[in-house]
Amino acid sequence: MTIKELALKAKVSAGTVDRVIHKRGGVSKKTEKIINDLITKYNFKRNIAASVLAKKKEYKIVTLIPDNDDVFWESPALGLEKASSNIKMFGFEVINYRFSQTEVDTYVKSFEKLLNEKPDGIILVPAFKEATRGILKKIEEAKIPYFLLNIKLNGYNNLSYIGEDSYKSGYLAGKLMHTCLGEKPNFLTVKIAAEFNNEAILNRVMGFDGYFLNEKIETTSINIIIDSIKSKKNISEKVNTILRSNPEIKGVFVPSGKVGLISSLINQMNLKIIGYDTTPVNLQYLSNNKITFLISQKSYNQGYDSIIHMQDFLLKNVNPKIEYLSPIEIVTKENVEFIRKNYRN
Amino acid sequence: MTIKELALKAKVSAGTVDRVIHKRGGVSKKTEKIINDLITKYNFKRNIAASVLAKKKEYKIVTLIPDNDDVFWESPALGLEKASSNIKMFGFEVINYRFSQTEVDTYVKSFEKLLNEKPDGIILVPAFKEATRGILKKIEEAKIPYFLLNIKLNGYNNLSYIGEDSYKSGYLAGKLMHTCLGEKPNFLTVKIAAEFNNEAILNRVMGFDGYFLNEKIETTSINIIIDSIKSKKNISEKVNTILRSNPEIKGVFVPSGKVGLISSLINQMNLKIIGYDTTPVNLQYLSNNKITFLISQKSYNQGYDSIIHMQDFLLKNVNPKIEYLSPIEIVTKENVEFIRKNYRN
DNA sequence: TAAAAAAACGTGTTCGAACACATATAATAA
DNA sequence: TTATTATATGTGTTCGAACACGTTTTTTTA
Repeated sequence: MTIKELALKAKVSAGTVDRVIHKRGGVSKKTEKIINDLITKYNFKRNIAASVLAKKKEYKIVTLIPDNDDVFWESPALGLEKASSNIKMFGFEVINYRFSQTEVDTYVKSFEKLLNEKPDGIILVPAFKEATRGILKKIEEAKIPYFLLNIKLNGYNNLSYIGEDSYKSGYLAGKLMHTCLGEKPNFLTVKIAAEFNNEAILNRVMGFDGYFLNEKIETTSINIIIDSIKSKKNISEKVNTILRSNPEIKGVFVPSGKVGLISSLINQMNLKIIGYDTTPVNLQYLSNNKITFLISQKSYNQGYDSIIHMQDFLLKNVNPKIEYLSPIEIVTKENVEFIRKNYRN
Repeated sequence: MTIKELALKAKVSAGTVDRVIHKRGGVSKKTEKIINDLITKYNFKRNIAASVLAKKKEYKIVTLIPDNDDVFWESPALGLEKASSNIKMFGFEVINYRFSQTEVDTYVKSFEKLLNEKPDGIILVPAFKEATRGILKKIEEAKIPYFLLNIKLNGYNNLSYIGEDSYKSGYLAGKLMHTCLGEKPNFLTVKIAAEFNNEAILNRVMGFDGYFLNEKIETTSINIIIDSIKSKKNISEKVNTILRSNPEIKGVFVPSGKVGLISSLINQMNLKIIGYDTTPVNLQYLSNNKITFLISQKSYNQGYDSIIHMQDFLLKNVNPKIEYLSPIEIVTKENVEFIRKNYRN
C-alpha cells in the first residue's frame, strides 16, 4: 500500500494524503477522517526508504559524555559509534563531544560548542549538577529534544532517561553475596569518598543493604571509606588491616567500578569480591579469580539505544519511554568473553 | 558522494559506475580500476534508502524452527518476528515455518513447502539428523544460502551457525554451583533420557563436569536419569528418595530447560538448583526462590540476529561469520525482569 | 577493407514519499 | 452579486540507485 494507492481509494490526490499523514493541516475534517480510516483499515505504513530519500533534511544528533579517563565510558562510546554508523543511511550525523569528569570547564565549554552545531537532538550525561542546570535551561529554551544518559535528574523536561536501576543492581549484588557466603554472611563494604556525590553508587549501596533487610538475612558487616584512591599504600593498609583482624569476613562489596583497583590491593585469597563494570582492569582481576562477580549495566547498549531512540523520535515521531533501565548482567570469568563480544558486533 | 558525482570524477556515466559496483561486467579493466580506486578514495557507500527503493526485488527469507510445544522456542520465534518487522521496509518478507520436535514428518513436509516459496535465504534448526541430510542436500543443490540455528552440524556448507557454546555454558553452570556450595561441593545431576540425542545438552554436562576437573575441585556427585517426563510421580519419587538418603547433597544441576518441572517436584528446601532457559515455568520457580540460577543463551537474540545477518548478506553482500555464539546470561530472581524486557523492546 | 559481432559505455524511466507551487472550491466582505 | 480571502485539493519535481534499453567504440571475421 502506497500513498498513491491510498489516495485513489480515498478519491483524493497524493498530496492530501500526505498532508494528513504529516498533520500539515489544510484538509477538511471529512476527508481527513476518510483518509485516517483507510490508514487504519489497511494498516498503512509509509515506505521509510522513500521517505528518507525524499526528505532532504539531514538530522544532527550530538552527544556529550565523559572522556575515556574513566574507562567505563569506552563502552557507551562504542555503542554510540555503532548506532551512529547504522543510522547514517537515514541522513543522520552524530557528533560526539567528551568532557573530563574532573574539570567542569571542559563540560561547559564542550556544551557551548555543541550548541553551535544547531543539533536536532542532544544526548548528554549530566555530570556536574550546578553546571547542568544552566545547560539544560539553554537546551530547553532552544527547544531541542534531549535525553539524559546514565545519571538521572528530576525536575527537567528531558524526553527520556537511559541508564541503570542502581537500587536493583545493588540488590542483585546482595543476592549474589548471600548466595556465595551462605547463611549469616560476613562481609566488608568498601566505599570511596570521592563517589559520595554519585547518586547511582549510593543507590547501589542502599539496594545491597536492602536485600538483606528485605529477605531478613542476618549479617555481620563492616563499612570502610577510602579517602583518596591516589594513595595505594593507604588503601592497602586500611583494607588489609581490617581483613586481618576480622578473619571471619568472607566477602567484599565494592559498589563502583573501582573494584579492580581495590581487589588488586587485597592480599587475602579466597574472598568473594563483588563489584561493578567490565573495565579492563576489572576484567583482569575477574580472570585472576580475584573478583568473583562483576555486575554490568550493559553500558554499550545504553549508548546504542539512546541513539536509536533519538532517531525513532526524530524520524518516525515515536515518543520514547520516560525511562529505559538497562539490563543488569552478571559477569563471571566463565561468561565474560560473551559479554565482551557485544562490544564489537 | 553519490554515484553521479563519482561518475563525474571518473569521467564516465552513472551506468558504468553502477556496473562496477554490482560487478555486472561489461566494463574495461582500465575504467574499472579508476572507479574502484575512487570508491576507495572517497569511501563511497551507496545510499541504502535509494537502493532499496530502486530495487524492486522482494527478498524472501524463510525460517524453519520447532513449534512452541517446547516453550523454549517462543523466544527465538519472537526474535525472528521482531527482526522481520524491522527489515520489512527493505523489501524483505520473512515466512515462518514450524515443526514438531517429535514428528519427523512435520519437519520434512514443512521443508518441502518452504522450498516451494523459492526463498532467497533459509534459516533452519536441523533437528533430525537423518532427515536433515536430505534437506540440506536439496538446499545446496538449489544454491540457496542458509544458516543453521541452535544446532551445530559439521560437514555442510551453511553460511553461518548461530547458537550457544554449550560446553561453555555448562562450564559456567559448574562455576556457579561451586560458588554456591563452597568447597567440596556435593550435588545431584538430573538428566532426561529423551534428551540424550541432544548434543547441546550433552555438551553442557561435559562442560559442567569439565569445570570441576579443570579447576581441580574435589566433588561428590550423583547422576540420575529420568526415563520419561510424563510420569511426575516417578520423577518425584526417584529424585526425592535420593535427596532424602543423601542429605549432604546441597545442589541440583539440570542441564536442560526442564529444570522448572524437576524443581517443582523436589520437596526439599534450601537446595541450590541450577538449570537452563527462561521459560515461563522456569521463571516461576526462579521467583519462588526454588531455582537459584538459570542460564540463558539469549535465544531471542539468536532469532533476531540470524535474520539481520541474512539481510546483510542478501542486501549488502556482507558475508557473515562462520559462527555466532550468543552470550551466556546468568539469570536470578533479582535481574530477571531486565532479561524479560528484552523480549519486547 | 567492409561487414558483423562483441565489448564498452550512455540514457531514461522507475521506485514512493516530501514538499513547493498551482489551482479549485467554499466562505466572507463589499 | 461580485470581489476578496480562506480553505481545500491537485500537480510536478526531487531525492539516489537500479536496470532495461539504446548508442558508440573496438575487435573479429569474411
